[in-house]
Amino acid sequence: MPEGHTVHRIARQMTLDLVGCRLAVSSPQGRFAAGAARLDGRTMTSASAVGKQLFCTFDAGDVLRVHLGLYGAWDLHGDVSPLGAGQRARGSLGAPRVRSGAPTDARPSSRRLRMGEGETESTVPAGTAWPPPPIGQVRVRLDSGSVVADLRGPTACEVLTAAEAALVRERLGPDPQTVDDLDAAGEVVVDRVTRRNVAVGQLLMDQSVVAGIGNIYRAELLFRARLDPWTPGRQVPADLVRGIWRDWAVLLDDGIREGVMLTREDLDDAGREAARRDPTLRHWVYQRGGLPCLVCGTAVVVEEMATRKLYRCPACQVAPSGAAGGR
DNA sequence: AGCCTATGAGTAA
DNA sequence: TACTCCTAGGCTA
Repeated sequence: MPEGHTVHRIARQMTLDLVGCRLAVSSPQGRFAAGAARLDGRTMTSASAVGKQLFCTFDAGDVLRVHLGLYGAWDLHGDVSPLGAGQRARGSLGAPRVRSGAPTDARPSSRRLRMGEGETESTVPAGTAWPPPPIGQVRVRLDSGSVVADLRGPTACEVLTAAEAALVRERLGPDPQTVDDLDAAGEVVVDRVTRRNVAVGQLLMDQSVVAGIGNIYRAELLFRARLDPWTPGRQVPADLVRGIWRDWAVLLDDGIREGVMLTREDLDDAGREAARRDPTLRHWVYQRGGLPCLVCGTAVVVEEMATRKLYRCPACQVAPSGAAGGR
C-alpha cells in the first residue's frame, strides 16, 4: 500500500490528466454502480490527498473519496502525463481541457501506469483495443477520452457531499503536505503523542494522530530516531516527537518526488540507484527481521504490534532516558 | 485447488 | 482482541 506518498502522487497524476475533464464514470465490476451513475458525465474540478485518503471533487460538488487500503491501486491507461522527479501538479484547475466521448477505436499514445503497491509503468503494444478492457476487478473507471483510470481493490470508494468530505478530513491528524504551518502542525502531533500511554509505534500508525504513515514509514521513522517503538507516547520527549514529525515531512516529500520509499539516508548516488531497483536495499529495518542491523550488526527483531509486523533494532532503538519502558 | 501474505482500517465484544 | 472487508500473487500440495 500505498502509504501517504503514493496517494499524493495519484492526486498529482489526476490533476494533470483528469481534472478539468468531463468524465465517463462506470463500475465495470458493478459494485459501485450507483455511485458511478451519480458522477457520470460530470467534470472533475480537483484531486487532492490528505494522508492516505484521496478526494476527487466534481462540478456539482460531489466528492469521490477513495482509500486504497492494503492492496488497492489505480491503473492509468492511454495518454498519461509524465510525473517526473520534482514535478509539481500544474494548474489545469479552472482551465478545462474538456474532451469526452472519444471514438471507441481511437488509439491514444499508449502507456499503462499502475499506482498503488509499488509503481510500475509499461508500454502497451500497438493495436491494443481502446478503451482497454478492464483488468481484474475494476470498482470504478474514470474515462476522459484520452486517459482511463481504473480503481481496483480499494477499502473505501464512495461519493460524499462536500460537508461529509470535510468531516472525514477533520478526523485526520496533520499531513505535512497539506498543513499551512509545518511547525504549528508539529505541535499538534507532539500534543497527541505525549498525552497518551499508548506505544509510540502505534500512535504513529494512528491516522488521527498524524496522517499518511503506514507500516514501512513507521518502522523507518522510529529507527531513524533511534527510538524504541514500545515507548509509551507520554514518555517520549517533545523534541523527539518534533524531530520525527520533521523527518516525516522529509520522507514524504522524497517519496512523492521519487515514487519510491527510500528511507536510508546513508546511501550515495550509486547506492540509491541500486536501492531504487531492489526493494531489499531500501530500508534500515523494514522486512529485515533476523538480518544484521545496518548500523550495529545486531539481529533486527520482528514482532507483532496491534496485528501489524513491527521491525526494530533492539540495540540502536532505545527508550529515552528517564522512561520506564512500555513492553 | 488451497493457503498465505501484504505498504489498512472499521466494527463488535 | 477478534472478525470483517477488499484483491492478487506466490507458494505448497
